[in-house]
Amino acid sequence: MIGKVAERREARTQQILECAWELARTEGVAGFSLHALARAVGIRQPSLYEYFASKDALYDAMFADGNRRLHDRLDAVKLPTDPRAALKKMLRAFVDFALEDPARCELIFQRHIPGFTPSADSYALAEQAMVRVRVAMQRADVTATGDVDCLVAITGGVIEAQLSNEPDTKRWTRHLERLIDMYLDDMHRRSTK
Amino acid sequence: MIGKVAERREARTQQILECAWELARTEGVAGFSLHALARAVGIRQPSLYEYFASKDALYDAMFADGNRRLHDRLDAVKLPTDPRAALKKMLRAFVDFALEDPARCELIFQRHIPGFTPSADSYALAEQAMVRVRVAMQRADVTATGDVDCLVAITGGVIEAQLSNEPDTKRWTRHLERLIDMYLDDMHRRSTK
DNA sequence: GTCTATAGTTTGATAGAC
DNA sequence: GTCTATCAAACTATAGAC
Repeated sequence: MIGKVAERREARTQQILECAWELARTEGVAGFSLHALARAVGIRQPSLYEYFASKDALYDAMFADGNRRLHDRLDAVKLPTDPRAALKKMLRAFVDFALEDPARCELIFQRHIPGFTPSADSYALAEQAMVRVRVAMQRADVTATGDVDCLVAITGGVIEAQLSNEPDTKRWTRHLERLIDMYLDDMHRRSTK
Repeated sequence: MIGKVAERREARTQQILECAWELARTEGVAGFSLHALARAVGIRQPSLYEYFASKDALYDAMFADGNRRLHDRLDAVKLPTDPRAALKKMLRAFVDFALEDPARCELIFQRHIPGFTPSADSYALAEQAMVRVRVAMQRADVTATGDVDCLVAITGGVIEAQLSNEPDTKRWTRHLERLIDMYLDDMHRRSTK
């Protein structure tokens, strides 16, 4: 029975995080206030400090939460044996995750919230999440920095264009697999020449 | 002599704009205050209201200023007669302009300042600036929406990756011309097949 | 056109009763 | 653990003297 208290505390913490994400979606990551957050949770603003020591601590928890979700998502991807197909599926999962929640994207990828810098622990989570992508690239013979960088740019470019123009369509994302194929083909063409 | 007053007023306005850009660079576009801006200009904060009716009006002036500069820059590009080379030069100019000032980039491209939306006039300037890019694409036979979109994504991806990782190197931008060539080659390969 | 003074909010954070 | 009450600071914007 000793876990009952900790359990409720954990539930409350999660509830606050969920409300924070929701507010971030509507008011912007840097735009929501702790007063509004407390109101959404159904408690008073000072009570938040029972769970988070500061607004930065809350941002850090959100950053960690987002990256944990990214990790879980990428981890759950069933990869085909063909390395190229596997890479495409991995990057597709990444794009889907990013487009799912622009606010989350802003916090964990673009990350230009006024004074916020993720803690070392949270940052480690972010790097851990990206390991899956790196491995998928390696298996598809994408090892040179320049090639990794280009695929990163292409994937990021598709996400950014989609997000900042027509978040609800597939106008840009539909090109993802073709662009990856195109790059990989070109890469091999160069290596065998 | 009737222009003397207006002249000084214009100079002051420009000075404020320049200081605003400088502050945006150091403190973030959404991060600087009108007090800090006034201090940088060498006047008191309420005096700013002689030149801009509100902070949003200031943002709008910055937005217009940035796009006017983009227009001038793209307009000044001496284009080679070869359409493909011309397109590459145009997109290179665009990337250079974007990387020159991340704060400007944030305001006029990414544009997620809390409550700011550019006025119709300023937005028209933004569209006008992009006409040069569109024309260069058309001349290089990039007319299909999907192809335009892909080049936009690639260019934007290069900029974004460079900006959010190593703003001072050429790690990503050095691939720009090759990526464009790769896409155009693939485009033609598809059309003749 | 610039100033002083200040209104009027909003914000993140703390003190202390219960 | 939640509350009321409040602080201290920052901000945008306005009023009115000069």
